[in-house]
Amino acid sequence: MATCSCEVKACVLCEDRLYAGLSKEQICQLREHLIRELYEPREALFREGDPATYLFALRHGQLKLTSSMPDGRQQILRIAVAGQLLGIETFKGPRYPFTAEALTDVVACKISHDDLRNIIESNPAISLRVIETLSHELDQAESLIRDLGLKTAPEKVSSFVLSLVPLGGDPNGDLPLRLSRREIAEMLGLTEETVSRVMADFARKKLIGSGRGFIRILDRKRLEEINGIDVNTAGHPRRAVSAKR
Amino acid sequence: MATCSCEVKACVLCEDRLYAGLSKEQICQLREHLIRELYEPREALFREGDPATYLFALRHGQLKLTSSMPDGRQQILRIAVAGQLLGIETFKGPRYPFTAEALTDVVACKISHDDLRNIIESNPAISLRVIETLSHELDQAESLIRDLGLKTAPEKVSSFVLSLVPLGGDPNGDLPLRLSRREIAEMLGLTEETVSRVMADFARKKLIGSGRGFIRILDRKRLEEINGIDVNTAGHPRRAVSAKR
DNA sequence: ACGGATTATTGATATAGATCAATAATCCAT
DNA sequence: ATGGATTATTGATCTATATCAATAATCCGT
Repeated sequence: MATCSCEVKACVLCEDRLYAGLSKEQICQLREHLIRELYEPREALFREGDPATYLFALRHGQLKLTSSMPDGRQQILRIAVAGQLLGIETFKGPRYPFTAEALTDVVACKISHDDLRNIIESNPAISLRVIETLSHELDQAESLIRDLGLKTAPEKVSSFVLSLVPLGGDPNGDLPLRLSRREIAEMLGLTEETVSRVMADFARKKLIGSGRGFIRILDRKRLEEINGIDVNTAGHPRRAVSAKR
Repeated sequence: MATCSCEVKACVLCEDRLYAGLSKEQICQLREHLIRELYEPREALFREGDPATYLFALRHGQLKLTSSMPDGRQQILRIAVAGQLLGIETFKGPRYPFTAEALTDVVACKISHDDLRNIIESNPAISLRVIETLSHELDQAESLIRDLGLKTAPEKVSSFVLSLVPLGGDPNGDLPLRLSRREIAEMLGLTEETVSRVMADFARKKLIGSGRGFIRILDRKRLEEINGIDVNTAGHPRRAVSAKR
């Protein structure tokens, strides 16, 4: 991990357009509170239970946020992508409630709670962006709750695959997320064997193409039918589905 | 449901202390955007898929937020209590992603997105409160993800019971939440029969006292052991637990 | 207080997905 | 390229929890 000077650009707290209404002094004040850091794949920004001294704004790359049971069972709570905030759950709490681990090369800005508080109080445009980011993260979390609480294994997997599309990349090309079978399982509350079986079945039926490291959607319509709820209208009921749970 | 004039008090957007730094004009401006409404138990504030015109700040009472599959399977995403915001997930989206239904008599203030945006931009104290509320809701959502994704039925039930304590009321008295067995099941991704069996078992072992409509914690320490993760240190690993998933 | 309706309990059985196990594919360092 | 390590696939079996079913308890309106 290397610390470097902050080229203010493209993160929630430091996007160019936010500077429009600010004086030079304000911009400098903002910058000096941001510490830009680089992480390699598999490196942790922080671990579950660590004292929560900073929070992070993710500028480049992808992270997985995980929580573990003492016996080793692990749950991925969320995949974080550029633009999102990390650890704001600790705005009042003293410890990080999850581990944040880089999936790719990552650039993140870190900032203390007090500094963020000051920035928010002095910059309404930033606080609005923080609120938008947080509400999107809440929406993401609630989608995962739906998947975990009431879906079968095939429904979970199709929901997962469809949820990758908004992460960017050509919708008909390979999806831009490299998770192992084990990690997909840890996200969906399944085992890696079950994920493997379901994906093999989907591949046999030509719904997806998949190999280690890539997934491609071949038949989005049928995946949406299996999923039962349209991923993007998040919960807006559309059609009947045969499933018993 | 009855609409009435807004006696500004005790909700996220209108708590007294927020007025400290505001002029008379600002207070009036804030008030005129808030529409205070009353709801009875079982009444819906809005339904999944409805156009999201307003968001809500809950002043009194409890709500359940639910999402359904077309075949009727239902998931409780979150129990909302006084002070929380509802529907801010739709800050950008056009439709409510869940149904909000009163569990008790409820008082809520509703406000349009645009009005909220204006209030946030003109009042940093309020935006800070909104951010704190949202980050707490995100924390709640992530706890439920943990419960759903990696816990067994007894672990889920003990986590649920322990999570009721912060909702207030005497910790050694009856817990202040009346959910049916079916609703507890819809929250934990179980069936009502399984919830009933687990709770009967806990009662036999003197861990809880329960009947229709009330739950009382009798042996918090053992419940925490079964739960595996301390509810309040949310994920801070503490002791080994025997569980296979 | 009564009776129908709702909700909870308890028991018997079925099953989706976990676990255990072996093999196959792919990665990566030398 | 080669070989050991990691990750994915596939098969056989097991089990936690769902499903099906029958009471039992409690609620609520008259």
